[in-house]
Amino acid sequence: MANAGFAAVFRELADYLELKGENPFKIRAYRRAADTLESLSEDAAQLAREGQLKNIQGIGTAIEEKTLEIADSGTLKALEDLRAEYPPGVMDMTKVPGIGPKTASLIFRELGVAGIDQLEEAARSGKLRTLPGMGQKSEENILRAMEKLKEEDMARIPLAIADRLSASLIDFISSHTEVSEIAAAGSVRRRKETCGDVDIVLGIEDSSGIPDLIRSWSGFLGTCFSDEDRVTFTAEGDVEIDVSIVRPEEFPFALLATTGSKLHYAGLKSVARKLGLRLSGDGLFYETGKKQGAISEADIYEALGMEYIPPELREMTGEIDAALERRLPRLLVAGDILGDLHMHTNWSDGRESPESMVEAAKALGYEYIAITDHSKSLKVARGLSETKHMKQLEALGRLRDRFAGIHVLSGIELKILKDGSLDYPDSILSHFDIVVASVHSAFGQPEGVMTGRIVKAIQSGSVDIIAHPTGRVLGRRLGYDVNMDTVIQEAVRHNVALEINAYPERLDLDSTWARKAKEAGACIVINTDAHNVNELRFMSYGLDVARRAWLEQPHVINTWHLSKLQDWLKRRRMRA
DNA sequence: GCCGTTTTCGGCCCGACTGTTTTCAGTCG
Repeated sequence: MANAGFAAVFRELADYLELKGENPFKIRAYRRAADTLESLSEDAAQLAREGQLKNIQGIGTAIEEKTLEIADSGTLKALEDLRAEYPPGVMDMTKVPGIGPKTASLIFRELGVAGIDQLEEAARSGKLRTLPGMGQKSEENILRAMEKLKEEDMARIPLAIADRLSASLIDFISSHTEVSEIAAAGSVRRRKETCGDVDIVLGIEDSSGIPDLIRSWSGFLGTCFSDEDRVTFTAEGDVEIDVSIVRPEEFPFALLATTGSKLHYAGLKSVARKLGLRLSGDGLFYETGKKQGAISEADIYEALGMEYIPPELREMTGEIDAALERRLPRLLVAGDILGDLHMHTNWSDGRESPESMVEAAKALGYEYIAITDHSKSLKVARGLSETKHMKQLEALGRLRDRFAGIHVLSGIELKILKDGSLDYPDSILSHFDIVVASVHSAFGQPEGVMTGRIVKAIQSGSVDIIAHPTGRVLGRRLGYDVNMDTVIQEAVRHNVALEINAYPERLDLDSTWARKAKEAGACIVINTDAHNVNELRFMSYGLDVARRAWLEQPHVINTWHLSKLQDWLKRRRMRA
């Protein structure tokens, strides 16, 4: 089992122990261990066998033994017992904002309610208010929260998870059989922030062994459907995977069709029709029935008289006309990113020292980074006091002298307080090279209040970047109620950059808002919000969003060289 | 469950907010 698999088991165990009301520190220990295992470069099972795993910070004998048990049996007895005790629907109820583990388990114990639908029924029929500690108001809040959940499809899986599954399956298939070509398609390939399922296209001469091969993959749960040109099945985490099997010469056509989006593909078909051609999943045909060959997708776009359209743009939002007129944007690539302006260290809630973060960023080839630990009021993240922050400034100064080839900006992630005022006065903030501000409390404010609060921070003149502007967390929390059009407008007016937060559970701004922000003339920054050195690699997910948003190099301030970035920061300060 | 040690158990990241109570438990960040 891969390290991510062990991590998933310990996370699930922690979730169940929370339902049971176990010691919170034990629960935290499992979650910390899961994080550690996931970012471990060595094989956890091997280390456990050698008795070395427990030497890692945060992992002791108990977790080493459990890791061995998982490696040997594929599961954990303790977890299986808990799964038998609670139906799966109980955990689902904790997705509803306002319902935590205690309430979910109370509702299950007292009312036998185990699932979102039953929960809604219980709330509507006034049963919830009969429970101790719950009244009419709780019932109304729960119903309102469920309405909001329905607006957004919370069942969709974050891209990072879909990515891991599809990469793992592709690796498995291509290392166990002779394939001509294999690739992820669908929303994974379009790099959509969340995916409904995982699509894979496989080009192969002889497909007879494929269904059996897939059944032997470690992530396989059960088959839904299988014949010679398609296998549909569920994989770990209840994710549906759809493998299309085609002959090698059909591969580019099938890949194009399966990548979609549906609307984009329909648009391509209509372009083909105007040229007297017919485009389908197995080829491009002349009216005479004669087939036009293609060895790649690029050939097909060429045959249709247009530029190659990168998968990220295939959403039918103007890309076809732009490609016909050969005016597609030059999308960002990894090499365009010259720095990362939002990350944490062990001074607040990060795991590693500023030195380690700088070293890792240097290894990524960055020209500069900003260390941005939390300000004092964010106690849960061990926010720094003013005094401590001043000490960190001195430490960063010494660090700057020690590292050649990468510039360390002193920054801060500043909490925007409930009323829109800032956690520190300007007399303190003026000491920092860069100020990243964000909302971390009072998420339930009405739209007008929340918008005014963020706008006030933008207008303060002390803030350079608004981080994760909508506050959403994928699969867990919708964004707060905020008028983003107003925020964008004010950000443009005051020359404050809006962040694309690359953390896989955030991806905030999303691509739709990022594109609107760009079109309004806003500056954008792509940051990882990394809490350890591995998370600096999340930048690629931020790039995906930026590409989907049609962003180009001039729009994104961390593609600028240091001198230009510093000029921008200086000009902002002078105006304030 | 892990850690650190002042070697064998106590501390581990805290505080605001809400809705229910009538002094607090649960949720959230």
